[in-house]
Amino acid sequence: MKNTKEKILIAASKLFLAGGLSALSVRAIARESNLSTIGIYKYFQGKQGILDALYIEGFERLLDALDVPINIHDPKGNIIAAAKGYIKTAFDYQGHYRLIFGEHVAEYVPSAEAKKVSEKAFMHTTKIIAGILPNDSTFEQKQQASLQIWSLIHGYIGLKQHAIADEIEPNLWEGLILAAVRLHLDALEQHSHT
Amino acid sequence: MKNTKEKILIAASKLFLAGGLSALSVRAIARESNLSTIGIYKYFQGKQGILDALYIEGFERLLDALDVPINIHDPKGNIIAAAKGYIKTAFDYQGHYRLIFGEHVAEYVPSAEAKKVSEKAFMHTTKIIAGILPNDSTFEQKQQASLQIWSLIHGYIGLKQHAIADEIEPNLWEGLILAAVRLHLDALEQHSHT
DNA sequence: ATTTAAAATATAACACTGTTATATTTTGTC
DNA sequence: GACAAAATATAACAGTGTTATATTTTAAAT
Repeated sequence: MKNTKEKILIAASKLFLAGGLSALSVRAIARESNLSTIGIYKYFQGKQGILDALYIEGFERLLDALDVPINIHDPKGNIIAAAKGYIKTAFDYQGHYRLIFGEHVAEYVPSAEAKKVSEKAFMHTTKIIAGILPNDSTFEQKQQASLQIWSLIHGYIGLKQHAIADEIEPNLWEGLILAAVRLHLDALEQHSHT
Repeated sequence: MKNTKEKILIAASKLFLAGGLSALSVRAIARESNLSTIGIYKYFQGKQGILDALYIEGFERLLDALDVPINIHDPKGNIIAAAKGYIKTAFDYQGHYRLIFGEHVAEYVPSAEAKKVSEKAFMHTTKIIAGILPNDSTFEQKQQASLQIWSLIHGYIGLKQHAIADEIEPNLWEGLILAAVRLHLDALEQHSHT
């Protein structure tokens, strides 16, 4: 027995997965859920709330992907496994990924709750990356290393959706990203032990 | 004596620089240029054409930034100089950068002409990066190296606009990006000479 | 069970969007 | 000056997110 809020969110998720943001008008959501648009305002405070729910939904998927089993003898393998999951999720849930990292279409401003999930992801990646750094590394050093790897992956994902991506075979991207990540991890490891 | 097309483009650029995409309705452009909206359709085939012109405008600024003087004795310096220019332009022209690399808001699809400018940039970065690779590197190897550096920078720029960016001082970003780029260049150089 | 009030929901209306249709003005040619 | 073509203004259309108003449903009180 689904209540109205759930019905609306299920309808929104379905539309979003199938057609991205442009499929997500309040009337489309209303039609898909066999309700009128008013519930969107009552339960989600408007369309921003719908986008927020989808943002959080997408980020939680990313977090799940980052939640790899930790093998303390193979820190690099942990990072690579997390990267693989992240990349796969980003590609499988493009709409969500774009919502999270796109430039806030239609003036969507993430809520405090949405930001909290972001911070959680950064903490998590920082922890995983710490595995290749010396034990006495500062939190800031760990954070910077994490940001470097994250930027590298995120940059590739962003460029994959760009016009220049036409010049590279679609099935090659994961391999290319992981190669670049491995190279950078080597460099980070080497650099931090000198 | 500006003709109608120029008037419209000047008005659009002004609005875009000041207020980004949300400031760029066809009626706002009409008001700013003291014309009606019809010229947008006659001269630009609609709003897509306006976005295209701004996309090309932004990309040409990026290209200019990449057009650094080449010192053949300091290939890394060349790359760093180009990276600095790219980063500065991306930060100074955020709206344009978002338009180029954002997920095509309002169903904006770049024209063939816009894509051509993108390819030009990729060729240019590939040429600059070649400076640190062995002379017998294949074009593909050069392209991959270029994509790695571009992804790293692009990723940082993208994450700067994200919620997690709140955790890092705004004026530190350029330094962080350049440090990561240097590290990766070192790694590329070392890796390609083994 | 009935009545009343509160809550939920539907529908209508608003101001905005990009676009096309129609009307009007301007420009160019003879 | 008359006429035609081109340019431009204005009106209208179907869509957007949102709020206002109307209606229905649910819950509480008697």
